Amino acid sequence: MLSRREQDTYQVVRDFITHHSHAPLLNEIAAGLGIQSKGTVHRYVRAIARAGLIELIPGRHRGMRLCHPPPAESTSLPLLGRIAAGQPIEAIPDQEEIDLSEFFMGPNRFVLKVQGDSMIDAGILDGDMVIIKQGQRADNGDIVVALLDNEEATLKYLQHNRDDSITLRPANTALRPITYAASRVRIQGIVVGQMRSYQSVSSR
Amino acid sequence: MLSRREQDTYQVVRDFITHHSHAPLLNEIAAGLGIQSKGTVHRYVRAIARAGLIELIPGRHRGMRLCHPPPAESTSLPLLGRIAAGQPIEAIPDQEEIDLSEFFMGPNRFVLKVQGDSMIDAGILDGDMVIIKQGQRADNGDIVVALLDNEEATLKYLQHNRDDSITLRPANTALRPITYAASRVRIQGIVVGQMRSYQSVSSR
DNA sequence: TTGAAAGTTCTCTAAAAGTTCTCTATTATG
DNA sequence: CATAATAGAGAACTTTTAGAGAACTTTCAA
Repeated sequence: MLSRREQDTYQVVRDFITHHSHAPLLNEIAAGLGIQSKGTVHRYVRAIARAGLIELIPGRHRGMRLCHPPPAESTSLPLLGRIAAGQPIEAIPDQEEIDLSEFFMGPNRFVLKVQGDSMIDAGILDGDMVIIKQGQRADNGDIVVALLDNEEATLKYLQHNRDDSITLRPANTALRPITYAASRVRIQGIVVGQMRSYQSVSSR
Repeated sequence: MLSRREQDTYQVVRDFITHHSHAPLLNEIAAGLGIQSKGTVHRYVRAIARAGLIELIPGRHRGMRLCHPPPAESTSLPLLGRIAAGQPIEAIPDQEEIDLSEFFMGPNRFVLKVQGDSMIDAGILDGDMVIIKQGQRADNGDIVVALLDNEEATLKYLQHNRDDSITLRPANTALRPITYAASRVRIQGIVVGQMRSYQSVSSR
């Protein structure tokens, strides 16, 4: 556990290395911390080394290396802006970040891999992953996982009709909506997210 | 068994750690509890430690650790199976898990929010997020972020032609592919992922 | 080779934080 | 009503943290 100034020191060292691509002198660290004593800096540096964050090469000038710590599995990416055909990328101020777990995670969720093109016009293609939130409650227009006669599962737009029947509507002009008695349909969950990877296995 | 104020103290400590990612000083706990005496706080803290909820490092400033740290925000969801219209969900054996960060994360990536329907037939709709891997290299058929004349940015299928020109092909039958001299087109990155959230603001 | 600059090891100081007390209320509880 | 448990204040003390700087050794480049 590093003290406040030790953490400051670690930050200064890292900043320095990223900017200069070599390690700082003790005096340079001291300047970065706004203090005078290189003896004090040396004490901090040794504490950081003991914590395993850097490696020291004793005696040498600039004798330290970063021990790349566990690459803290981050889950957010910068949201750079909006892209619309025919316009420059509209930058979003304040360097927004988008967090994948916030985007998709939640209780009682699971993922299904989609096979087939029945929802293609809703932008859900063969091979896509859909994130499902478990639950029976769904509103008209939600995309749901519906179980028919406790046998067939299907991914469709949901529509409750006035006569208590249920229409499952595919998003594919080649397929037709079908209406069922409510008793035959069990909603297993609603689609809360969708994702697709374009990374081919070959190209890493 | 903790008394009321001891439980309060535990809560204050946990809140502090989640917000600051380091432990509080006794005085900071006291402020959180609305009391003055750090001696009293110390008594509470020791009681919490005796109950096994925190670990104390005697003497040290901020010398305490949670024994049951909050389960680090997981980023994986169970992949239950494949869903194809008209068939039962095909269960995947071995309870596979899909990790969002593995799916999307990587170096030099960023996110853009798509505006417009130019890639609608590729399942990329207005409002979707696309994950871009920065880089000039792209193969035919990749979806790329292309900068035209250093001005317009656009999301299109890429096609290198034999005569060294470049065709950018939208995925929308209402739009036509356009061919440019290679010098006018700069590839800024290729689409490696796409995601969409169906969670309306209202229904959480 | 040599000397300035850099690293290392100390000791010292002061402020801040942790630790241990005692004292005083207040509130349950048998 | 006596007693114990809870809650808080605060004094006194110890230890850690933060920094300065001297003295010494080593590195490194001219």
